[in-house]
Amino acid sequence: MDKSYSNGKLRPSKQRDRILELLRHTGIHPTAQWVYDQMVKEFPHLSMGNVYRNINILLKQGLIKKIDFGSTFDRLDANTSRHYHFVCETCSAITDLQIPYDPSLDQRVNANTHFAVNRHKIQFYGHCEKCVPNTKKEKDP
Amino acid sequence: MDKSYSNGKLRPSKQRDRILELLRHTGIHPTAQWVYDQMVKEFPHLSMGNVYRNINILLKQGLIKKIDFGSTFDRLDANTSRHYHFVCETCSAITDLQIPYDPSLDQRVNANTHFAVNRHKIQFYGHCEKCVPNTKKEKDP
DNA sequence: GTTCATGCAAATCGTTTGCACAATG
DNA sequence: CATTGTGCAAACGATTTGCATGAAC
Repeated sequence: MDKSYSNGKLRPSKQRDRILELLRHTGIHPTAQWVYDQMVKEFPHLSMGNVYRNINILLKQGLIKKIDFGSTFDRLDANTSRHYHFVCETCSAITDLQIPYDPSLDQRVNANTHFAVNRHKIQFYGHCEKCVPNTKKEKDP
Repeated sequence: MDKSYSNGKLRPSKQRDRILELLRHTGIHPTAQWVYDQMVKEFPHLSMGNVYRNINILLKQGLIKKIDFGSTFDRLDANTSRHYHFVCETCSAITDLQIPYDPSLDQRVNANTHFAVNRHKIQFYGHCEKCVPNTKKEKDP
C-alpha cells in the first residue's frame, strides 16, 4: 500500500500545489482524468503519470481523500437484500451486519435537499475480532 | 454500462449455476479470482473470461450485487472532514451532504458485534435536481 | 442449423513505475 | 552534488472482448 513515492522531504511543486487548489475549489469530486484535463491547460507538457504521482502524495499527506471502499478488487455479494457492511482495515474481510436497514435516513436527506433519494449504503470500518485480539474480550458472557 | 452479454434468452449453464451457489454459500464477499480458484477445482479447463462473463450475467439478473460505488474511476475529495455523499444514479455526480456525521451509528455496531468500529461511510443514491426535473419542485419556497 | 456457452488469447482501461534529465536545496 | 520533480513510454493488474469451437434448443 505504501509505495513511498517520496520517502524524504518534499520539495515545493507548482503542479502539486495547483492540483490541491483545484480539488479544494471544486465540489464535483473529480477523477484523475478531470484533474489532468484542467491542469494541461496551464502546463501543456503535463503527463498523466505526474498527476497520479502528485495525487498519491496528497493522499499520503492526508490533504485529500479517495472515495472508495479501500479495495482494488470488485467484491461480490449474493445477499441482494438491503444490509450494511463491516470492513476490517487490517485483513480486508467484509462482513454483513445484522442491524436493520434504516429508511428514515433516506427520508432525512430527502427532506433537507432537492435530491430524490431512494436508498443508501453504509460501510463501517475498524478491526475484526481476529485483528484486535486483545480488545473487546470482555464482551463475551 | 449495459454490454448485453446475452441479449436473447439464457441457456442453463452448470458453471453459472455453480458460481451462484458458491456465492450464496459463502459470507466472505469474494473477488472474481476467488470464485475462479474454487471453480477451477471442478472445471479444470475453466477460463477467467468465462467467470467474469457469468458474474456479469448474474449481476444483470440481479441475483448478485457488487460492493462498490458504481464508479470505475477513483473520485477525489479535498474535504477531509467526516461527511456523507449523495450519488446521482443518472449523471454520476457526487455531492457532499450537510447532515452531520453520526458517531452513534459506530457505537451501535460496536455494542452489537465483536468488531472494533471506528468510523463509517454512507452514500445515498437517487436522482439529483437536474435528473429529476419534474419531481420535488414543490420543495422550493 | 441458429443461437448461446465456453476456452483461449489478445485487447482494453485506469493506474503505476523505470528511466533520463531538469530543477531544487 | 545529492535528491526530488517531471515527461515519456513501458509495465501493470483487473476486467472485457473477438474468435473459433462445442453444446443446447
